[in-house]
Amino acid sequence: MIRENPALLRYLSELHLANGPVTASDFPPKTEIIGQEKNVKAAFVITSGIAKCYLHENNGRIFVQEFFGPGELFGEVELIRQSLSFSCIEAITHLSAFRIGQDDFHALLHADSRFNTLILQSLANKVRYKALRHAHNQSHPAADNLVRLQQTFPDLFHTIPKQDLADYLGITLRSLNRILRGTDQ
Amino acid sequence: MIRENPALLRYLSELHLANGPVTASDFPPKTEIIGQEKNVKAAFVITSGIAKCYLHENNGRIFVQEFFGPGELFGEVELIRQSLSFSCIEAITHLSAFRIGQDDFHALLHADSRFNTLILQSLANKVRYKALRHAHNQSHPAADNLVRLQQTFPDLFHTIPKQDLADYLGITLRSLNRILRGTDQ
DNA sequence: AATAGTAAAGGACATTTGTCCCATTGATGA
DNA sequence: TCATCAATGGGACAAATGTCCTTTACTATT
Repeated sequence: MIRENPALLRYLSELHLANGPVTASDFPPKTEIIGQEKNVKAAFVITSGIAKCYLHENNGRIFVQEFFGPGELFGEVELIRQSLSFSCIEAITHLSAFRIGQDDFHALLHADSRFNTLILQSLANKVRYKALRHAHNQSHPAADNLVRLQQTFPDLFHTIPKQDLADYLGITLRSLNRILRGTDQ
Repeated sequence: MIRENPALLRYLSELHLANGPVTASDFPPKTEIIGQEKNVKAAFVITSGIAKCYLHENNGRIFVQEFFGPGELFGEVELIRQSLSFSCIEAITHLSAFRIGQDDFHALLHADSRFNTLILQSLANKVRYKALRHAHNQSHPAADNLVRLQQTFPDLFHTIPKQDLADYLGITLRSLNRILRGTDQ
């Protein structure tokens, strides 16, 4: 599913208009915005476009955690943990995002209680959603998972490459094609 | 892996000793401490014992998210989201835990900046760990996942029932037995 | 036009995992 | 002691998925 967070996007827009510590940035398709095992210097909130969040596994496989849409936040986990990134973020379409530098992010967390609450809620939502998605993915055949994904995003096949979809479902491209052939999409 | 959080456990112990809004509670094995789709009235931090956190899927399957050990926090996602529980928590061994009521939890979040930081870190850790685990689980054969689990908890088979291990790995009990037979454990 | 690169589709076969069943063991209560 | 139930172990076959390889189509570049 494309993850979104309208409440956070609204608040960041307010901060930006009020000359808060928020800058607008742009990325062309396929830009790697955060690389795996790298230092993270800022958090981002998407204003438009779609990105993928994925992990390289040690056996060469790639697993897509989520597709991120407007309002989705990334980089915050690394800033809070003060650790290297554990995943890659890459633009799929053209991407616009608000950027909050490391120090500003921590300052907001401590000084701005509304921001603090929005981040807590964003993290809690991520924990919950990851739990539901992992459980569903492991407990159902890939065909069911694909149907579920497509219900939340009908325009799937025109926006997201097949290889990315397969990596999201945790199957090979060959298996994805087999499923699509069976259900004749 | 058994999830733990020593820093949080330490701080909760301090709060408890200082007569903070923290009470000690005990549960015998197999107690369902939080049920799926129920109201959650408090958060808990385990002081001793092991619990499982799992989800019922609509097709009857069960998926174990994690095994929780000392210091691990649960119930906080529901309190922050102000929503019904999405998972079950059940004691495997005898379990002792600190309990923080809903109102006290929110009061601490706002008034106690150290508590706030510990919760942020706990959530960030959960997001990260779920990402790594999901990616590993989907990208490797079940046998590898089992080996990995056993490395972090050698006493696995004497503490956790096989059915729970299978539900954690996302495979059937039959498949787990097949793997164990192959590697002759 | 020729070439290279990338996404996509699918055949053939191997491997992994699930399903259905039944047997064994150990604990517990009648 | 006997009956019962839960946990465990595994045979036989079906279904799902991976691996390897080939083909086609489209795009971009020279």
